[in-house]
Amino acid sequence: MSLRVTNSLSGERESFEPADPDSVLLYYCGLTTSDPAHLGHARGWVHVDVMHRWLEWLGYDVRHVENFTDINEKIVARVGEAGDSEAAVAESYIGDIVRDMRSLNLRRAEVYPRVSEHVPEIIELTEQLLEQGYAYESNGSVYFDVTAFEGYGELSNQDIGEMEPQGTTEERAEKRNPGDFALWKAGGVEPGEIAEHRHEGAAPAGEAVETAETFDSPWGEGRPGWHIECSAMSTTHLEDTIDIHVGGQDLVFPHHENEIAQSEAATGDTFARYWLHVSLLEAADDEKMSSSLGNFETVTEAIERYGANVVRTFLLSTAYHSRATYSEETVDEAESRWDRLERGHERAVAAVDSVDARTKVTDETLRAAVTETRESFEAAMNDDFNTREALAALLELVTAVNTHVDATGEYDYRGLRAAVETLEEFGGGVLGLSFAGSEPTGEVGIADELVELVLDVREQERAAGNYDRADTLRAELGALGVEVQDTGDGTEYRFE
RNA sequence: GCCAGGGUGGCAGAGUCUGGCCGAACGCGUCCGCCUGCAGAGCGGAUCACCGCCGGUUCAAAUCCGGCCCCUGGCUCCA
Repeated sequence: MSLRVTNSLSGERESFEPADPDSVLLYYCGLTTSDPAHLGHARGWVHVDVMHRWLEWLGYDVRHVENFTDINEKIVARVGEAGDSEAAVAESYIGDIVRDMRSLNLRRAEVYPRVSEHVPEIIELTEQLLEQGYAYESNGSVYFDVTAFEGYGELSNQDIGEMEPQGTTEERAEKRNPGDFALWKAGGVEPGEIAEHRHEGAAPAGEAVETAETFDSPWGEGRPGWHIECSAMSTTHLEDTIDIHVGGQDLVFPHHENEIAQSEAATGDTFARYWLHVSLLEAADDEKMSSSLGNFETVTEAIERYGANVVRTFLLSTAYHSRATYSEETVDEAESRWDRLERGHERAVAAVDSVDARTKVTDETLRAAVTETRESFEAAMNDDFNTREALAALLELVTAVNTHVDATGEYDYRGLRAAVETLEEFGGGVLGLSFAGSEPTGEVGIADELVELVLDVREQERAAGNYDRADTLRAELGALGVEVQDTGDGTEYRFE
């Protein structure tokens, strides 16, 4: 079975075949480093991460590049908050963002290029477009002429004729067509350009814009346009033609449309063979979460509240191309799903490593469930990275494990081992969830010994019929994060 | 207005491309049973969907076709 993906270019699910059968060139439009990352960003990240992991599982060598936009008016607007210059603000947020990425257990990209490091490549590409007649200079700025590129609007189905003129009066005067966009902007940043992005308490706009970076160019001092950076950086670090370009749904127009125009005009080749768009996360009140609305929960806060596994489970509980709703309820549900998965894994590990795991015990139902799970997981992932279905497959295996462990006093060693490996390979390796104990520390904690000591005392109280005291001990352990359960085989506990 | 994506149980959300295994997955919720001193976890069962509306094609439609209604997002800050 092979991978199929929904390609925004055609709007259809197509079978995926990279240009080079052994490797996949993947580019993801990363963040503008002007705010902390929020859950919406995490949604994109986690799905791209799982795509990356699944492509590797399929045997491809994945070359994943993801940029940081560190030259942008919105960053200038934050001067005085997170740093005292555009560069300092960007660096401060890059630091936070990378920390969030690690917390989310994201696999590292091959490289995280920054715009500020790629101005020479941007200028080179702009010059090339000028020479080829796709761009024109106007008062020290350079614009892309959308009428010169035949395929303009194909990704988003926009009609050039329908576009309303945008931008400042000055900018409009400089453009030949309303849809033309800047490749290079003359000068620095004007106070008026950052006005709408400023927070209370930021540095005065006049001072902030003084710190904005400007660069020499053949057209004078200026700053790169937003769209050109991704074209320049993906070509620099990957190839003229890449296999998969992923980005948020909100970037389809104009950003991705413009990337295609710039890159394809310059190289004459297809820019990206498959465009995958991650749908936006919406808050329960039906508003999408975004930096501009300020109604986000940051990644840092979410991880603090729920933990990375719950956040990942939540984000993966909806396929990347479907809308997702963020609310207390949907996160709670994710928490239950993860809990069930984790407990299932724990039980399977405990059973397979127990003295009751036997060579000659065979539970056909369990073994069939493993096979079935492996098949459905693979089918789900190959079906346009359907992570929700993939998760469902793992949860079905958990039921089989629980049934097996509940039903028999002697365990099917081989069956349980296959179950554990499947959970770790798919849930851990592919979905990026971290099962406790899957990485042994080699330490027997004193915590275990203390808990067992308390449980011994509690057992004596129970035997004596002092249930109030026993329950108090259980409650107090619970408050410390130790969950106590009495089962038919005695008392068990786990750290939450 | 133009473009894109949706409308499936109490919630959330797969399935629609490739019509039949959908008597609609997984999970949450509610109820009952087993287990249990109690609780929890687990297991089993039940509850809960005429799949937005109307019409058509077909032996067969959530799935294909036509029309309509409604929702969300994008239309140059956005993942």
